[in-house]
Amino acid sequence: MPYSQISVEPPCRPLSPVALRRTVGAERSVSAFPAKEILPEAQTFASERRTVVAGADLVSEFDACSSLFIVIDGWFALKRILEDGRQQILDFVLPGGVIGDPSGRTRVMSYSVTALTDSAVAVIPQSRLPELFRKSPATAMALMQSAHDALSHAYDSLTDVGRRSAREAVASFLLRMDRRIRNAVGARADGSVEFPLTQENVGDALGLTAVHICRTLRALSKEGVVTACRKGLDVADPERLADIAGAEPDWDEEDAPRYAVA
Amino acid sequence: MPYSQISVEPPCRPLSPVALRRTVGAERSVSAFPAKEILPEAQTFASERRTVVAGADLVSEFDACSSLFIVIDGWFALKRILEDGRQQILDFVLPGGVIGDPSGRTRVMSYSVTALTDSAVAVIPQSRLPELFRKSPATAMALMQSAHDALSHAYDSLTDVGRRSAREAVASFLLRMDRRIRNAVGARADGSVEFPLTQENVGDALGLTAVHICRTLRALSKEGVVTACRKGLDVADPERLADIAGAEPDWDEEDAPRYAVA
DNA sequence: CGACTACTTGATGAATTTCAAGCCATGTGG
DNA sequence: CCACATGGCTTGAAATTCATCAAGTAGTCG
Repeated sequence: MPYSQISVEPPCRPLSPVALRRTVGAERSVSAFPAKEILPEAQTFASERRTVVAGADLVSEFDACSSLFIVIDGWFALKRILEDGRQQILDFVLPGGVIGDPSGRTRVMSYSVTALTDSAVAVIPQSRLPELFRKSPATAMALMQSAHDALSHAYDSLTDVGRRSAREAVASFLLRMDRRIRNAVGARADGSVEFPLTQENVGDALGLTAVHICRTLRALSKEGVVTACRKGLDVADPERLADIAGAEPDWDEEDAPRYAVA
Repeated sequence: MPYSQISVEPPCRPLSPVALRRTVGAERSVSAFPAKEILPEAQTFASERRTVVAGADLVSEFDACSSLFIVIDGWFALKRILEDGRQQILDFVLPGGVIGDPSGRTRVMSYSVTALTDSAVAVIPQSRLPELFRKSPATAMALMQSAHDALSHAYDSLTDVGRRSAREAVASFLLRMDRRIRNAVGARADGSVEFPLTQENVGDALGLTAVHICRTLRALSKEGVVTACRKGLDVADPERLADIAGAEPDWDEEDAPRYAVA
């Protein structure tokens, strides 16, 4: 049963039929064509391989950039920084992911690309894109799909940030990341996945403060739903996490919904 | 001087050099290749023309969709609806814009596409995409650029929703929309542009309530910066609007920063 | 004229930020 | 091997932004 019927009351607006179906936890946003499969093909067109140490920028906002990058190893964050220091992470890029504009326009970057871990990328000059499109339509198609996946991630984030509470947003975010990480690099022996993000990173992705991420994460882990720190991400109760992400008004645990003192 | 140096104090985190430059009001996100130019070319591959009345869905979330649409006339909103009725508008599509997945995967839609005005679209079956790509590389390129523009819009919105206050977000949003509308359909005789969005639409795009949009809009119009209602959008003071969007700590008007009584 | 939709305004309260402090692990140089 | 710095995490209390609830106005359309 892909989308079970759930009936809830509409506190804000009348519900359209579609609103009654599940919006979180479904497999809609998963790439049917894992980005990592384009690696071997596309690397044929790479001009060089570049390594980036954790914390360094591969490209900075306002730089002109005439390359496309394919992540071989490591994690990146695309982020925008406001004048007063606030920052918004637009997306994370995992191994196999693509960075840059595959439509081939050399343009000023509207975000910086920061390595979260020591990383390596293949560099494809945009000048070789026409050739790539001619010689390997499959790769071209993969690039377009990867661009469309990026759009899906952005829409997912926008929904989390705009219309979900902190608790819901964190749950939804961890669920999405868990899926993406499994797709990109697979799970570890104990079932958990690598997760090199700090609480500040998560906050910057969700438009929340690191302090509030901490409290929310603490609550979720105390309920035995999920644990997430730089050691790794471990979704103990996927069903319940999806429930929370969807919007879960009532509780079957003993804890109160507020952040109780230990 | 494309990006003037501005010095402000860092209330949250130390500033990187890039953070000192302007992030709002720059022309970065404007398509160098206005989407409306792809219309004549692409329509050659259309199988039909479809009209949609205001309020109706062109496609609904969870529908399978095997077409690409090019908007001939009218406005659309891409939106996601949560189980309890909350909704998030992901993007608006103006005349000349493209709706659907140009990578050609027939997939379940992850959002609905609602007409905000009486509208008309050209329908291109995804089955004809391979042919289109072969016969008209220019159109294919335009489709990809339009996809990339959509990503830019999503990233802009994400930054507004995640890291800007309501006041800043509304200012930034109106600035962006003004640019997009001028590009897509041009300005009216008096310098204003058409703007068929309700305050609820704006709220759903920015993750705020219609009530709060009302107050914010009211404040901005009382300051003589901008007026926006369904009659039209009129940016009276673009510079100041950009300042507000960027983050503007102090005031040169007599009004207090709170919503003063009339 | 009544119904409807979009907009307006005020009062109250809740979710989240901000400020402040402290903890724990890890690394590093004397 | 200790002293000390650093980065990431944790917790509390106060302040603020924004949502919610409630009511009312103006314009439009039948």
